[in-house]
Amino acid sequence: MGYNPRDYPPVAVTVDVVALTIRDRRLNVLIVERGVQPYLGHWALPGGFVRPDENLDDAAVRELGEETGLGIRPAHLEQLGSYGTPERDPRMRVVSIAYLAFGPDLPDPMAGSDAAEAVWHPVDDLPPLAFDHERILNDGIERARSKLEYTPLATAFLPGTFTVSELRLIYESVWGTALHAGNFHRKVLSVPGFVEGTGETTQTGGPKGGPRAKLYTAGDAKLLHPALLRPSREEEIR
Amino acid sequence: MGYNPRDYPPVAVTVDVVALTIRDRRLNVLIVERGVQPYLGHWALPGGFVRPDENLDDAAVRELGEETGLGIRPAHLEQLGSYGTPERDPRMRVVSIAYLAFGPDLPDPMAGSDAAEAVWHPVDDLPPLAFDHERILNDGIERARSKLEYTPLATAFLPGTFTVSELRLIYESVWGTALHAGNFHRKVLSVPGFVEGTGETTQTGGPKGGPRAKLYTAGDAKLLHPALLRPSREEEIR
DNA sequence: TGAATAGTGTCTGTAAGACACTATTAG
DNA sequence: CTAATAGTGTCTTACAGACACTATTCA
Repeated sequence: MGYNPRDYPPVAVTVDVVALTIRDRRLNVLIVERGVQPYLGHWALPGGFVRPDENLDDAAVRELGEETGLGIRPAHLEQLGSYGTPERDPRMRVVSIAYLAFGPDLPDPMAGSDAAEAVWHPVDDLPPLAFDHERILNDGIERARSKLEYTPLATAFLPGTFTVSELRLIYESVWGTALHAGNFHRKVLSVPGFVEGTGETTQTGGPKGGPRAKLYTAGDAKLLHPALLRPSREEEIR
Repeated sequence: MGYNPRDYPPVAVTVDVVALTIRDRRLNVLIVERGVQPYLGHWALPGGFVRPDENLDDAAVRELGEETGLGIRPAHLEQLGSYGTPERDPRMRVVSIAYLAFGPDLPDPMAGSDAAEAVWHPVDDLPPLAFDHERILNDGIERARSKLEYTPLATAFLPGTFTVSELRLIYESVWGTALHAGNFHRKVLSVPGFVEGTGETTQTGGPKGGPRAKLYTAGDAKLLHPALLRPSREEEIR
């Protein structure tokens, strides 16, 4: 019956970004210490208001750069979901579009505009987060775990060339499980388009010995077929 | 830099729903003929503005009911994604949260508040849709196809009890491919928690002959393990 | 030299798909 | 009766995981 949005209090739209990387074999997320109210001084996911005439994706990339002072261009960026519970922001009605980003390990970011500090932090040892950001982060981690199964996006956590062992460490860090090195090796090379050999090898063996490893780049596959499934999780099925 | 959203023109948040069902062995989507500007008289997905203090999920359910005059409670409802291109609505900046709904075949809906008419329509034979609703619909269909692979949600298209053949018809309709009846049968029964036998059978055989079929209800599995994968789509992998 | 790692060989159990076949029902 | 459908048996191939093993490099 002629519902007119201008008759109602305004709604704000924000983006929040779950930016993940692997550091020291652990899954890390980028968090910022808020420099403004509300939740001033609390840790939160980087994010902020979408500007007029700005695409949602662009806003996510902009906030990632602004709040961290880094020219971060994540190797992968995808939409995660929308979070719009009426009370999630004490200021006003805020609907947030969450994004999920993967990137290779980067130097520690500096604080940016609205953030007092920005750091990479292991996801299994986090301080409390502002708003509903813990829920968003959990959704992002679960999405990441699932994406590694059926897409080649694990390579987005790595530099341009990498070894199969480095790729395995990504899977082990994100899934939190140890994988059998030999079987993983054969499996990765058998999936068409997952990785492509460069003909090169590492210049040295591992720090504690071992032969030089062949170097690979990401292949052209968009999906892994057959998929690389996580070790069975009976409990999670029902 | 104290960006304040109140300094800028307002943003509106809407929900749009891709409601799918199977009719006569074809995948159908619920569309409405718009009774208001813009796109008056055009076909569109049901949807509308989110109200203050209303959850996004609740808004999706409400719009589904309001615009169709049906007390539709979809058997499954999930968030599909957000669509926020600045020019997608000529009136103002509108960010839409799209939802995906599955339900069993229902009688033809009546028109509701903002819609001149509401109908189920086969997805492969649609009139042009308003806004960016064709893109949203395509994303929804692809999501539905994928969901059938690794979740038991095909049962959401069926009434409380059903036969394995009816379940197979859901897969065939959504995927658009013929499946081998015998192998499908064995596969479905072998996945733990997918379906549960009731001990009953249909009262008659098929309209053109055949024995009575056993009746099943949806099981308690949340994920299919092992998954029921679509016949290989080599082209879609790269 | 010994320890660690890269990469391969082989075997087993499970699952997917092709195909054949029996049993039951409608017309 | 015939045609259609429900459901099962069986065979082949592919693949995941377990395990063993060789080769290469660092300390």
